[in-house]
Amino acid sequence: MTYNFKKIEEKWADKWYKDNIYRSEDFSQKPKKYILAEFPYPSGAALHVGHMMRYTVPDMYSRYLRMNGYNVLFPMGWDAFGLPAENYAIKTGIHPAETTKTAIADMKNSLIKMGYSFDWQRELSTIDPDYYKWTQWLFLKFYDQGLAERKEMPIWWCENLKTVLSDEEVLTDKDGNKISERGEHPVERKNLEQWVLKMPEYAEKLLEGLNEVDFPESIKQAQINWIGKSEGAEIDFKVADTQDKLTVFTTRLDTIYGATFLVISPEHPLLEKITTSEHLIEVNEYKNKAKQKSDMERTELMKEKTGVFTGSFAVNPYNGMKLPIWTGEFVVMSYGTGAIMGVPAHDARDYEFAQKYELKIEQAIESSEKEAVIIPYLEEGIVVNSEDFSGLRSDEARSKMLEKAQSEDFGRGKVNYRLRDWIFSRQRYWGEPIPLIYVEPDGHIEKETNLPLILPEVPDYKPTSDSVSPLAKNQEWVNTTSQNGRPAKRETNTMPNWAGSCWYFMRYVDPKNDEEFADPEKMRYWLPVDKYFGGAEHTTMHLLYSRFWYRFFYDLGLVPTKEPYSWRLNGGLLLGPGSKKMSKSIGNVIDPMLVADNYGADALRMFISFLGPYEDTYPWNENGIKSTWRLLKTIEDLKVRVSDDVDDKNVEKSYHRMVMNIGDMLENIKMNTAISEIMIFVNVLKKSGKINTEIWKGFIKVLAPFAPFMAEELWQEINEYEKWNPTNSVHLQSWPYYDEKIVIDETILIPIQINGKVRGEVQVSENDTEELVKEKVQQISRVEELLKGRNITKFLYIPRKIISIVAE
RNA sequence: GGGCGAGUGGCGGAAUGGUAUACGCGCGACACUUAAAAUGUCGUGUCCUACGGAUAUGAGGGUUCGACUCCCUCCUCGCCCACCA
Repeated sequence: MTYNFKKIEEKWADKWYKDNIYRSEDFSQKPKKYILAEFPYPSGAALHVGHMMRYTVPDMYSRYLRMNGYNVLFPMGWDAFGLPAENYAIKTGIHPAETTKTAIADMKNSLIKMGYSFDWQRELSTIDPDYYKWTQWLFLKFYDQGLAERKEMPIWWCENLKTVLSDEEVLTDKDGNKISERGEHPVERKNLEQWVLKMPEYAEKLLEGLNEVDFPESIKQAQINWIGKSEGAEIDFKVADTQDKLTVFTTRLDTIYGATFLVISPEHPLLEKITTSEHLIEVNEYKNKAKQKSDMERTELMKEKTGVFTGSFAVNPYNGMKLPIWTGEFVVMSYGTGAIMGVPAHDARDYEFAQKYELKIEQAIESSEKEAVIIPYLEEGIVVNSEDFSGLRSDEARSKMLEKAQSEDFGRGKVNYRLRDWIFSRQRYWGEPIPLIYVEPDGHIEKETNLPLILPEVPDYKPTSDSVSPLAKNQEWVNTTSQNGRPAKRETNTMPNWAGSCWYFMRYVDPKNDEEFADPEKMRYWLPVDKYFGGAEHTTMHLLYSRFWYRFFYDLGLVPTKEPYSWRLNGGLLLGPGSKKMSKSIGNVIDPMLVADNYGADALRMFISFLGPYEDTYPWNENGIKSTWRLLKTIEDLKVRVSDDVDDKNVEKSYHRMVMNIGDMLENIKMNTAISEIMIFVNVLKKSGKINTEIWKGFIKVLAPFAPFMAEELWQEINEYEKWNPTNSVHLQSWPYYDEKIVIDETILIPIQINGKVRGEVQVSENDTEELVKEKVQQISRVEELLKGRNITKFLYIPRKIISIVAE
């Protein structure tokens, strides 16, 4: 018999879609579960087989929950603004509105073909004006609260993409080069005025929020590191013989008596002022050289530290010591105050610098163990050579020293974050227009009140080199009037491609609402997201950005909870043949639709989830899919053996065990072992004769989340339904029961260990006493033989597990 | 340099204190076939004197009747961050 998956898969995909059998119901009496998988961005590239793994596992889980009586929200949509789509449009010369439309239709088709149980009534697209109306509206909330601002600052510019990028969108490649996350193009620093969202103001709340969510430790740590909280103090050093002061940030205030020099960044605003005339040439030369170097060169690993003396001195406010002020490019303006105190005795980098330029090294900390220390000594310990502070532990010294700084007004406690303002404007066409206008003549900013502010259809949407948005060319659109009828110009930058995805999970709750971004009651019912599946690459981007938005909305009373996602799992990658990342240039991209054509969507679904845990990375292997294809064919062949009057205790027991185990594994998102349980049960069926109808029906229901098409076909057949009726779909049936009593044997074979080695087995019953078991064990001839002439010092019987004998 | 994670057959992996290697791939033998494919059956960590035994989860040590699992030291790999003061 051949397994004609094509016919059945097309038939059922069509029927399920038309009747939208997976719809979720607002305010249902059933308990809710919100299962979310990151939505794709429809550019020119079709979904590849890696996407399918990321959707298949959540789909199986959603199906399982639905069969267990939950009201499941499992939605899908399109993250359609942004660079990939726009670049594809530029490449093909077709307008992005057109290319995304085609791509969406294409992707949707693929997802339906794969049998994913999305509630398509809630489909949304970030480029739909009814959607981005609210993206703009929510942005204006940030503006109202002073969290969206125009700022001039050094930021990342990508010449290839012709736009600025946020810190999160810039990655470091293997050679230490800074590259764009999209397209991996080189990026450079530029001083530009841009819209930013002041995310650092939420640093503390974003950290706290991690305590109440169930994320893997690796994700929490990655976000914690990215936020980069560091507690310390800012100390003002007077520049000797002037009114100027230099402020340094330090986390080791306890070492300040060991400071022997100061280093400021070459970009420091005071550098020019404090440089003395005899050092001016040297400093300027150094400064210019630093300027020309790319960021990569400046931050190259293990690079030797360089610097030049400015000729000025700073006064240590604690002991009045005069410290030479240097400038050095290893001090960056973008962190702390752009100035550091050099404590060579207790900092490895300062030590290296002091060695090189023969600066003084003075010890201020000694080991609390009273042992000799090797300089540089980086640990905390006991403060020495520090006047009144000597003898204190490092932590005590820090608080006492800080008290002094505060009371004498030369310093203050300070918490620094690595997290930067989120650069929120892009010089690109394909994004949400920022709904703000500059009113003439003074250019003051007003909000656009008439939302959505539609992205105009322009013929020339190509990016320009002069860091101006292509929208600026469209004078008709740019020129507008203020609320008072005064002439005004629109902001022409657009939002970054992350904007739409910051709140899409809120919109799924109420996707058609045109009064509000979502009904608060519906949000209270559905939110937070119970399980969020996505990609590791979004840990410090989308996942952090959307937590930030949501937390801000919580503070405004717009959303019901502090955190948007209660649980998160990052999916791994599916590598192409040859264990390389699938890419068009290598030519190892596996097209899932082609695979589905050859083996069926069911076989593909089962294979990619059988590979191993969701979060791991695997190479594609063509032979693997043949195995799940074979499995499905075997299952289909078994149906002729189904009969009403069969009673096979062995099969029954395997069946109950399978139902129990698979339920357990699905709850723990372990699809790979769940599928192996199916294989084990099918192997049992293969070896037995006729199959009891009720067991067969139960098995089909268990199969349903994994191979939804075949399960539906078999279900309709065994129940002899002549006409399709959605309520009869196997996917709307309830998960089968299992009887634990049948699973657990009354008598079981348990191993016997002698001195830690397994030497035999014994049949014991549930109610056997330890005495009886001991007797039984000693009657086994092999055991008897091994124990002959030896003294049993210990006899251990762990019911259901093992017997352990220790003999001398 | 810091953080997180991982190291188990030829390969993907299973087992979170109780018979290590489930399940699958691959490989081998046999059956069916003119033959091949497909399918089926059996076998498949390594070593040995082989119906038995020894040995094995990156290396070494510890805790335990018993350790892939817990603890300590080290090695290797992956991911994230990084002249961050």
